[in-house]
Amino acid sequence: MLTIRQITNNPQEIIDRLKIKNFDAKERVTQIIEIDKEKRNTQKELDDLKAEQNKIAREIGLLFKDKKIEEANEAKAKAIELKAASKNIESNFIKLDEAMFKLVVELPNLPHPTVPLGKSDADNEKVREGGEIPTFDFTALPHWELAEKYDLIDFKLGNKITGAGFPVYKGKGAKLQRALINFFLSEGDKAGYQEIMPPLMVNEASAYATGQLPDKDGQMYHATVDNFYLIPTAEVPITNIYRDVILDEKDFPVKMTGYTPCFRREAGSYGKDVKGLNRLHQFDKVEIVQLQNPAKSYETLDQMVNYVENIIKKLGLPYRIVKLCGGDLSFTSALTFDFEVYSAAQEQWLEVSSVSNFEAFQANRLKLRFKSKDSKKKQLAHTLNGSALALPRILAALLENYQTEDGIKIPDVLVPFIGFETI
RNA sequence: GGAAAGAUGGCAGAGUGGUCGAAUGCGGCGGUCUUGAAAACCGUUGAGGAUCAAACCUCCGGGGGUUCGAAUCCCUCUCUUUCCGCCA
Repeated sequence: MLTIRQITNNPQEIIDRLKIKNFDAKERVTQIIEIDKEKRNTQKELDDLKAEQNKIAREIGLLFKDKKIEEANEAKAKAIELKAASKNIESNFIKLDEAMFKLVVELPNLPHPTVPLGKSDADNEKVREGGEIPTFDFTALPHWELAEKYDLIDFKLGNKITGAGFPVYKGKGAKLQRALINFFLSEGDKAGYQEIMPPLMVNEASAYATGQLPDKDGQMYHATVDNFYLIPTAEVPITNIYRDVILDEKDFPVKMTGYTPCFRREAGSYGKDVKGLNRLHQFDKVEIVQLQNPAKSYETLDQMVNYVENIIKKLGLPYRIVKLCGGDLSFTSALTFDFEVYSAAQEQWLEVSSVSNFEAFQANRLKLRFKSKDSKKKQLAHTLNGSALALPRILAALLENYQTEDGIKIPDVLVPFIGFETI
């Protein structure tokens, strides 16, 4: 959520920058400025009235002590009058406040100045690529056929137990999942990220604080009896550790990582994108999260991009990194780098990681602040996160790229975690 | 699931209707003393809003109510602890 001050201080800049996200903010910003003015006036009026009431209440106390009952009763009458007046103003104030929140909460984050113009993923800017796309002298199979051939993943069984998008990993398939999780977590550990094992369900306040609500309502599984949401990413519970927290400047950077299953309803998805492991309702992911001083957050974003790149390199997968254009950038993000790996039998690039700087957008809702020695005022921190990495598409690419006619080779770096060399 | 007790500032812990935004202790910060440190002593130390600044307003788990006035009384929700029941 943008701060009101951000908007009122520089309305034209907000409008211009949101255009890059293909968001027309003009009307909304104008309304916000108007309501803000009205709200301030109302608040002043209300505060003054309350001050008077407080004063009278104090006087009444003293009058009673002095046994001046008559005078006290007169004052009481006046206080009742004032109270009625302030009730009206207060209800008006609440209305304004609610209207304001509604307007502000639906404004996306401002894109970073370096975000390229564009409407869709076709306009994303390639940053760099690496690895080599394998060639086969036999007919390469897509991962869903490999999964069946070697009995690694049973999609049909998942359909039976739960429904589409809930695959069952079996035998070496399950072991491969476990090895990948361990590998990712141990990389995080080496890079100084504290490992977190968070709850897989969150309450409404948490879902709001990281911006899933109200924007992505309907995309999360909702346990209505207790009003809990199944997490769509570990970002939600891990970032919420720092909801309503005031850090000290010297605590930065806070680095956390965590493995969790992720649950997404993916309402509206269809077609070839959902084939096999490409899009699931439940999948595993290791997430990295950092909280940083605003002055250093873009430096940190670069570090996180390098970190993810390094993991993909270790797995020997062909990859490319793209900087998302304005139109492809998420609601909450200021700057995002996506990682895609090439899945050699599908002949398709698959998105496996998204590394973003949210600047103060999440922190504002989280009320995550820090105090610094140069300023008395508490400032909002910056939050960043990235997948490092999401498993299913990595698994798809590994199976497809490492296949031979006799089996599937395990990448060297995973062998210590899995205990065998081929499938 | 049933019963009881409780939720107060970074922590501990007073406060049961009237200068209480809140005693006290610990911790933090600044200072005196010291070569330095410790101890001792002095001062300072919650968050948000409004303002050039102040006066001022809001916040004692969340929400609602009673009252001229609520941390204090009532209702409700959430959470914690203990006991019982159930159970990996």
